[in-house]
Amino acid sequence: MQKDDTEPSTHFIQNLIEEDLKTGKYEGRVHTRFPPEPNGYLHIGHAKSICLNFGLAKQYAGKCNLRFDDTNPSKEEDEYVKAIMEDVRWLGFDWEDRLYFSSDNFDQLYEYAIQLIKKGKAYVDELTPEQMREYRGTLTEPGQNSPYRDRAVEENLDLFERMRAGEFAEGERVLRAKIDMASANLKMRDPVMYRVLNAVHHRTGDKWCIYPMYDFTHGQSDSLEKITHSICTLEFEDHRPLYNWFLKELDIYCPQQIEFARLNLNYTLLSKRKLLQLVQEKHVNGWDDPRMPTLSGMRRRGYTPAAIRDFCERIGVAKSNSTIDFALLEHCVREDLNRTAPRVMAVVRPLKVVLENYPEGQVEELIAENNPNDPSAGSRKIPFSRVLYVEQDDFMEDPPKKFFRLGPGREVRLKHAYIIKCERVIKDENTGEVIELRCTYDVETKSGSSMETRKVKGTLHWVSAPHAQPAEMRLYSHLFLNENPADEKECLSSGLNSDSLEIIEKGFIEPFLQDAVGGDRFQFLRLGYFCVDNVDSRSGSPVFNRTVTLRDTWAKIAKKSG
RNA sequence: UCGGGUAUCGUCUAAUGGUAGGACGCCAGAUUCUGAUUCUGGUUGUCGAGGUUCGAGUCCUUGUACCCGAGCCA
Repeated sequence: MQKDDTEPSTHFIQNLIEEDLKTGKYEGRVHTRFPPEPNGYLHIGHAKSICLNFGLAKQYAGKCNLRFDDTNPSKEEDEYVKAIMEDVRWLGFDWEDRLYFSSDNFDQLYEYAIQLIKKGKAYVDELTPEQMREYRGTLTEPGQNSPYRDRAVEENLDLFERMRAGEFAEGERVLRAKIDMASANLKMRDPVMYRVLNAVHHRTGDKWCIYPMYDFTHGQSDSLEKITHSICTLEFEDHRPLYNWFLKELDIYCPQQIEFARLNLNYTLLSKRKLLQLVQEKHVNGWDDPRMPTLSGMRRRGYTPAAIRDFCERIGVAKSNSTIDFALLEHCVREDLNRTAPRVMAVVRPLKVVLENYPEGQVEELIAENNPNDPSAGSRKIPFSRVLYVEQDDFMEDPPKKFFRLGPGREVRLKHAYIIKCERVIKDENTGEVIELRCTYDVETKSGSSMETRKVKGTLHWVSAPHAQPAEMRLYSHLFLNENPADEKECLSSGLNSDSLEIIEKGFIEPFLQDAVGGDRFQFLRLGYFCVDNVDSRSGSPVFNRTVTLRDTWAKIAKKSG
């Protein structure tokens, strides 16, 4: 149905919130939270959740907390906490003074557990993990009660206190909720609330040797923070009745949980576990490898926060599982970078060109606009001389008709400079490889001059050989060959694209670029968008990461005609 | 097989009983000193079968497919 106005449509969570606002369900409050576990780096899938939670808060004049769900000391590290905070900020969001840790609630959670024991709603079990699995039943068969299920309250209290005191080894005792071993929802079959873990916690140190389970923590943490809309992914749908059970038995504030489908992206792995594996097995160079879908990797690759936010906006929010086309992400960066990135010239695979009729030793300074779509971006000077480099791909010895570039006897314009004509081709005597083009230039065709009369079909980028600076360039493409790498039965590495990183050790850049610093973004004319690497660049010798290529119609044509 | 979810262009996503719309992709054309950008136009869809209704993507019945769930992970 087309609306008369161009009012953007709302997704189901916005609809729910607006309904709540209308009925005054939470006194008009909207309070969300982004609750990562600090056991890995944030990726583009988390960006969806961050944009959703912080975005909703902003849209409805509410608040959004950052909370670390750190209930498993054996997997969590401070390094991740720092990285996550940096990534959320980089994405453009601010939790102000609302930084929380579930571990800050450990004392309160312990009290909650005691309350449930006293109500006869929790008990200490001593079934082994294997036994517990057997007692749990299956998807189609009910479970059986543990023989320890009906201990007296006093005994449970005593045992739980002794768990806390460190009297039991890991696995010997757990605290379980007493709910219903026959429930069709397995999450309700007396779930574990506390387990013994002799691990040092990144925040509480060795204060505890028992730790609450996520399921006994998350809902209460939301409750304590007075979250109104607790947004999470689909797989937690089955947990909702359990959270509500805890909250009800504890008689505390109850937020509303809403589940949405997590992001899937083709050619991309979005599982922290598998990303960790890529890092550990050294298939990539760390969490911030520019091929990684992590926010730190994408940042290093040259993606902008605005592009990622725009992407998250465009993919929508729904409950059906779906896979977004990577092309949409690329569209979003290109759109942002097209607006903002200065145009410069660089050659990736140099082919020497000598202009035979250009005076030896002469150098001209040409004026080049920095962004044709944005006059306010200004212009710069680029040197032009008798010897140049152009792109190897821009020459063909026996070109098809539609090839608008250089070939024997053909003419092209050099961007911001002159029209040149290819007169002779020089080849390596042994290999037959084309190593140099001898050309002539037409002095009357200088860009911007009034003499400019002729037009040619093709325009090439170039650099002046004596002025060019060598620079390392890294050309990235998909890490995986398979559209859905998660399907890969074999180990991760079997689906890896061996060409996902091509290192150009010696490309050439125009002089202007040698002072570029880490994080600077440019459009290399006709090649793509590049970002100066933050890690490996040194003063005066920047390393360039290719963020994304330009759309390439010629590549399509060339591919089609074989 | 039990419980919980989900099905709309190639891919996402709108339409809350009243003309199935948008975005990306793709195709064609215009402009272009980037085969970029920009601009025009085009392409294609309601999971199946019944039913209710003047009218169904939407309601009812029924079937099918897919996802999640048996960690002392989150």
